[in-house]
Amino acid sequence: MKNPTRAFKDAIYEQFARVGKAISSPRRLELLDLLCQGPRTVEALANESGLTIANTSQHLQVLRAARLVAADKDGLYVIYRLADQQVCEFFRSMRLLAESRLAEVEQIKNRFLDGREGMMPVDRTKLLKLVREDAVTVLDVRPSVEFNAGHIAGALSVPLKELQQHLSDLPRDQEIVAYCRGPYCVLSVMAVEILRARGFKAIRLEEGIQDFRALGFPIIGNEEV
Amino acid sequence: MKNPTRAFKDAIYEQFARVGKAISSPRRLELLDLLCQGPRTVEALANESGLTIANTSQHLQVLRAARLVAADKDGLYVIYRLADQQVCEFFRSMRLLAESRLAEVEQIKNRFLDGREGMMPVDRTKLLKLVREDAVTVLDVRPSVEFNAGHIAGALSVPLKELQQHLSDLPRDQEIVAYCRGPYCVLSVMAVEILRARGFKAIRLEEGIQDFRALGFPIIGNEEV
DNA sequence: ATAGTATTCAATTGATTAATTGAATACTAT
DNA sequence: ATAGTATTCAATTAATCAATTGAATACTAT
Repeated sequence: MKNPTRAFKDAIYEQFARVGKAISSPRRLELLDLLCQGPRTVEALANESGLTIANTSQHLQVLRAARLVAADKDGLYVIYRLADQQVCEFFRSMRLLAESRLAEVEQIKNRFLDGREGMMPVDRTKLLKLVREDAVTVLDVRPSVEFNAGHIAGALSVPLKELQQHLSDLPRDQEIVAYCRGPYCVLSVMAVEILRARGFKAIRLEEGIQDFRALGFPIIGNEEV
Repeated sequence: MKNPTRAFKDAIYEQFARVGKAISSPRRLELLDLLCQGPRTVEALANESGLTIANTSQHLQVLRAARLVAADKDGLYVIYRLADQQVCEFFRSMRLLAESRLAEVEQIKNRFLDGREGMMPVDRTKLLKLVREDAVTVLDVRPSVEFNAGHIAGALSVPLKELQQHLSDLPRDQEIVAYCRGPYCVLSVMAVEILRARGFKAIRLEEGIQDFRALGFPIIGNEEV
């Protein structure tokens, strides 16, 4: 017969484990990461993550059961969003912990990205300072739906897919800093490669919108998750 | 044939999921919570958590594989500790998220603790101020090994098991504030009940040592996890 | 060398989880 | 009312996970 204190603790940790179980799947982590950039339909999430629509829906049900995401109906479409900004912050703290504790993270990054011109070393502190001071042109190369959800104040939206068409809009006499979803998104790597090939002075910042938010940058957008 | 970007993302989220899998078990969460209070042997962890020694060891192997805990040999004994202070912070952010997102947490707390005299409502902000100003007697009622690992500067160590023997040491003219491992530990609930039954002016603070650390209280001890 | 103690390992069993597939449901346009 | 589209549900299968049990390993005291 379990004593009441033991029963209490078992019940409490069972609840905490609901959060752990929700993020124990790489698939659900990717869905959360995408939702950190802004709300999305099931179909859009399936496309971005490479999952089937049914599988995506099932993982979203798990995240919803753990109360990490919420859903709204918009006609035929269901729009999923993070339940709270705190979920983004938690995701970010999990990522930072994984980065600092698991050497494999850096190894994988190096294996897939090392040597790419968009990845050359930058003076991150100086670059962040230049961004804060509006001393550079800041490009957000994510899809515009993510830009609209939230972006650095002053950033221009030039989704990677539209970059070729917008080259003439960009300054050649000022440094261009491109960002996307975060350190493990290659949109800005590719953008910088394209820009540099065309003679622009372009550099990548690996921070994503949630990192900028945590660093105190003013974020503008229609989604206060 | 998976494209390289897809393979990269799959590999990265697989790494992140290692953290999620590690904390998907209520048993491992309790072990982490205990280790947040200070290093412990397998046997001590098994005793506190109600698990068998073999089961405890297996869960510790999982946590070690995720690089969240580290082990040192001390003769016959293996001492487990958290691998980094950041693991504590992550654990705490998971707990705060669960508290804010899962109504069941509050419900369980109420079901097991509601009505107990050690749980009466307190003006938490005022109490924290009084603690900070040394205007109250602060009791740490955890086992002394946990007190030694880290405690609020100025706190007295009176483990619950030894409280009866130390009553004569305690002031009757000053308010006594007792704390233990955190909101889901009942050591301080019981301590306050005993103290009040003996005429002391005692109140419980539900914060644990990691909450105090996050709130900026000076922490003294021999364990800088 | 041996007995005792602490811890880990390995195999087994039962439970849980993830992906797939096809059906069901909900909504819209006609 | 019907067809099309988006999403969810349910059943199935395979993989993973958790607890148990007994054996193995590591260390200490004698």
